Amino acid sequence: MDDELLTIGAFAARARLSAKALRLYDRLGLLPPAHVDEASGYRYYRVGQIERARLVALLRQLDMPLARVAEVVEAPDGAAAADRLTAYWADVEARVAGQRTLAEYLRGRLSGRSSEMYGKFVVETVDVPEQVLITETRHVLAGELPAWIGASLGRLEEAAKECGGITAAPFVVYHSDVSMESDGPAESCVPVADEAAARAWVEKQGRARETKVRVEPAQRLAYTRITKAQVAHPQILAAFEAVEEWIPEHGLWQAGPCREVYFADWAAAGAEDPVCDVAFPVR
Amino acid sequence: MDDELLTIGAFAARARLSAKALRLYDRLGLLPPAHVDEASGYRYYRVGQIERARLVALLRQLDMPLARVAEVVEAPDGAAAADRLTAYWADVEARVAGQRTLAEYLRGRLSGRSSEMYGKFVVETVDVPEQVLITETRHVLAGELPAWIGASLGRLEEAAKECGGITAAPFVVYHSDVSMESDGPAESCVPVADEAAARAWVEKQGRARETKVRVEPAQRLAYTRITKAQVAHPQILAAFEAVEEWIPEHGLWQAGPCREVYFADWAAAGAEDPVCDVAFPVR
DNA sequence: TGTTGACCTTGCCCCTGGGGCAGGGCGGAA
DNA sequence: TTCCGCCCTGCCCCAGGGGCAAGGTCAACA
Repeated sequence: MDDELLTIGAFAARARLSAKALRLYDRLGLLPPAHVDEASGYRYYRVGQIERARLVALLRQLDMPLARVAEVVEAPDGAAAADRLTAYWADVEARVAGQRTLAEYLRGRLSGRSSEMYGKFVVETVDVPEQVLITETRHVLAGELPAWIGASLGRLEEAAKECGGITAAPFVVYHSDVSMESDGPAESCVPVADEAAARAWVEKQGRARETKVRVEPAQRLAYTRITKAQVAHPQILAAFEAVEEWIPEHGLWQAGPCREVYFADWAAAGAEDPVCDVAFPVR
Repeated sequence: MDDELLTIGAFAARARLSAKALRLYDRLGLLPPAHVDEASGYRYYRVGQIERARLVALLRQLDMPLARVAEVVEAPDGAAAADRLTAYWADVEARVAGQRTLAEYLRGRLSGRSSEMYGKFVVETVDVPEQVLITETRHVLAGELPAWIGASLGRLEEAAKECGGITAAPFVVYHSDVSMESDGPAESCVPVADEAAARAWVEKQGRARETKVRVEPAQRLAYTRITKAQVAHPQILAAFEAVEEWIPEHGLWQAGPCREVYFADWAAAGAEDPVCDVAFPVR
């Protein structure tokens, strides 16, 4: 029964796929026909292959890329397949959750609340002296940012104890000139007192974590102070934009990539407590 | 200040877009440069264009197609733009909601609950005599199906009063050989007593709703009975699959497109009451 | 006044997941 | 046998760019 052979058209109808798609899946090794006639090139599928084909079709309905579909259908057992599906779907939900908050933010902005929102940000400047920094740099997606910032600053603050102690507020620099989008490299920085000790510490670490010592020259920052509740995608975009608009209006221009300065104890702060300055170097 | 011109690279950095993307948007008329040097072809953008460019970048972060991005940024005012964004995002949420339930269903199936689930369906056959049907056909997306079925069967049942009355349970036929995916045409059918009256009624309707009269020949159906709770994407897929598997195991083959027969009063039924037969014509 | 290096231009091929069509080969039924 | 319906491969197309090559521009520095 199961070795009854179907032509590609019959199989496509049974599997709810197009013949074109089946040829593609054959070429990719995802769903090879049970038999291919050498003379005519005709593909013949076994009835028993329908189940796998339907699974592929359903996974494609989730917009799962064929490479990940292959991972699912090639899984050694159902549990592993379910795990891979779960992992994929978690990725999707994470992406959509970020997009959802962005969409809500944009909807509010487009509806005309923009001027109102910008009015809420008070921008000031501050002169920052030269600093010795220990830093970690990584490409990190928007969704992983909060977790990475916490972990990375935690590591660096721990290390700072061996480098003469922390001399100013830790901060994170976004080098790709973006606040949240893309995975443009982010650099977490902790100012320390002892440059020589810092270099020794970094040497000891090796290059496993893209750890570096860097001397940031003295500079002026334009910044606005935000609360813990505002330190999140996408509300924080409004803060970045407020500062970026403020800069040219006051005869200055951006002299470097934007940063978030965490001057407060994150764990101890309430949602409405100021914890962070959104800042741009200016001249 | 606002008529300061930026080269494409400077503008790209300020707008958080790639130069390549900016050239594409220029070609599409979505974001034309303020000035193009005729001799060199160099694009120059005004500082004031940054805002629009950033909006485009943020909308693209939502995976909004450029055509819809254009609709948003070309909107006559912020409210209209917000409406279009809201409409787009509602589309996304609807699609994701469907995919989410499908993913949950698949996860359960892959985890090994499949045999358990199939075991729950009792498949039987029934011989159905020739029927005169009044029908409506439409391409309808999975998400709109429940609403359309309700509305369409309601209209047809009303019309059936003028056609000699309803002679058997109304049903919906899925012609594209799918249960839920794609928008393959669905046909809602109500069996009526009086063919001549039915034809007269259809004639009166015109062709506004793809309304037809059709005579379904006598046939045998293989079906399984499901509860109101099971009549939903994607649980119902399991029922379809159970019947499809049963058919060849009993020496039969599918002789037509699948259908859902609604034999109970939908409004009066509880979640665990049987309301629907999932059926395939067989021979 | 060069020269250099950074930046810009167009054009082409690449990706995914197919759709659609052309031109030609097969297969089963009348 | 002939016809019609499948089937084959191969090519071009879509979005939304990335990446690279070959060559033109621009500004600063010697």
